[in-house]
Amino acid sequence: MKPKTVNCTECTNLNCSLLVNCNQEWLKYINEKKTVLFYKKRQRIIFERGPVDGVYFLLSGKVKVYKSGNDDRQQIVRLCTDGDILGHRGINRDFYPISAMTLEDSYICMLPIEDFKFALKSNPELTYNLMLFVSEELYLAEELIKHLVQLPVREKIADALLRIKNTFNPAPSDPSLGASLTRQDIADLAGTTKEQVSRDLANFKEEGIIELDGKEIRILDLMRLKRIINVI
Amino acid sequence: MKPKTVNCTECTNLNCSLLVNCNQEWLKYINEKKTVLFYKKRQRIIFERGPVDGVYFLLSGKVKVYKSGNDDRQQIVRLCTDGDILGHRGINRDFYPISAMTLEDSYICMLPIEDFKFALKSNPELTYNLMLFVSEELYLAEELIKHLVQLPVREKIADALLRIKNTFNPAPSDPSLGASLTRQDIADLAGTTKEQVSRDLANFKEEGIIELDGKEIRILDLMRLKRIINVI
DNA sequence: CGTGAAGTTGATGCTTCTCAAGCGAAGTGG
DNA sequence: CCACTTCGCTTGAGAAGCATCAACTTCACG
Repeated sequence: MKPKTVNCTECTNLNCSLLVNCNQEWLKYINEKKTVLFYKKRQRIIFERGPVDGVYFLLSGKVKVYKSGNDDRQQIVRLCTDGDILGHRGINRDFYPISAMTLEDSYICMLPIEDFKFALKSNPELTYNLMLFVSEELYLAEELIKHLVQLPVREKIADALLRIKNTFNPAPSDPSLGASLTRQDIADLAGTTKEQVSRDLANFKEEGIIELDGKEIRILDLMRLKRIINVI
Repeated sequence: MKPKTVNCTECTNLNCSLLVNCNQEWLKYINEKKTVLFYKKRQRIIFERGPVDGVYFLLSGKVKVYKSGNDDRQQIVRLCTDGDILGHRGINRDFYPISAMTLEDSYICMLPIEDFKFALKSNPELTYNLMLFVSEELYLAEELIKHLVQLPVREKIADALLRIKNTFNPAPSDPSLGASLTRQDIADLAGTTKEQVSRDLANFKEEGIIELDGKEIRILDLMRLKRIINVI
């Protein structure tokens, strides 16, 4: 809950999407314009159809980015962790096309959209890298489309687990997912229902692929999990 | 089948993604580097997992961009028409993540990837606009995700029809879709099977929403079609 | 310790896929 | 020019996968 101040020029977040492409002069500029905000667990950061105010950089924490559909179903389109950029989809839009919510207590740097645009205009290198980043996001989105449409539920849930693991705790040797999501969150990632998630997790456990320990899901056999979704 | 030469500086394709952002000097450069290619109907332009050779600009014609999944199912992620850019996803990749195929005879300008990268590096305005364009594609991809996961098949097919119409013949007063796709193509857009497409098109016809005339689908009641998918 | 949220499990039924058969149009070769 | 093949489309019947609903249990937290 404590407020925090961070100086961009000394920020330890080495994979911050902005820092990588900025020299000291630009970091100073960013530093003056940005604000560090605290969000507690499960707090909304970005509101779909809300006015675009800024671009957010995740200093520390975990965030889900999702779209709301009919009958309060949500589709999670991205998971974010330290250093990730959020809300850049709002550029050139009046309203955000997505929502974002923290999965745990997080510190987030907010840069007003106009300052971000100015930085892009004056810093071609930054623009180029943002373009590459968005291209990569597009690639991932299209992979997701393929999976969500073509895979059976069991495989989509396996895929969801792997995406969680990959984002929050990529180390293959550590069985922990790195974050605790609700069954509904996993369902919203996989495009199914919380009941199906419950059932298939029980199956995975039965097969010795995962371990269920209270809220914690641990991956015991990563290879087997990957083999389940063996897409082409 | 006849070869064609076009001078970029005199190209009439006003919505060409490149022309819009280039001055005469750059157009001359592009013109020297590009090649105009002819592709007949249903010919592959880009091969998924094939090496990235260039960026393509659709001079005239119609193209589907798709991903291949298991058991030869395809998911169409985009439809392209005159002036659209293709293969830009290959930037910074060794292999194309998607395939592209013409839906009818097409003339396509090909620019080697290195020349395109050079143009981007030297022309920040172009990069900025490409970034915006890819952002828009990302937005559409995420909308698609939501639709494909949450909508029933009938609505996904209605959505597919609207996307076809919107790309190839946006004029609301003209009932023609502007392109003739196979039932399988429509299924690959909607994320379902050709049999379901057949059934639901028959229903739409029954309800007086569309008209089936041989291979041609005509939209009689655009409003009603739109109301079917009334997503939030 | 009580209350509400999250998770589990079972029964049921619907949506949608799959398989199969029949049809018509279009293209091919004798 | 006509038989023949092929391909795309349609329609039906059957099966299966998955969502929904409901009841119950467990967990988290004040």
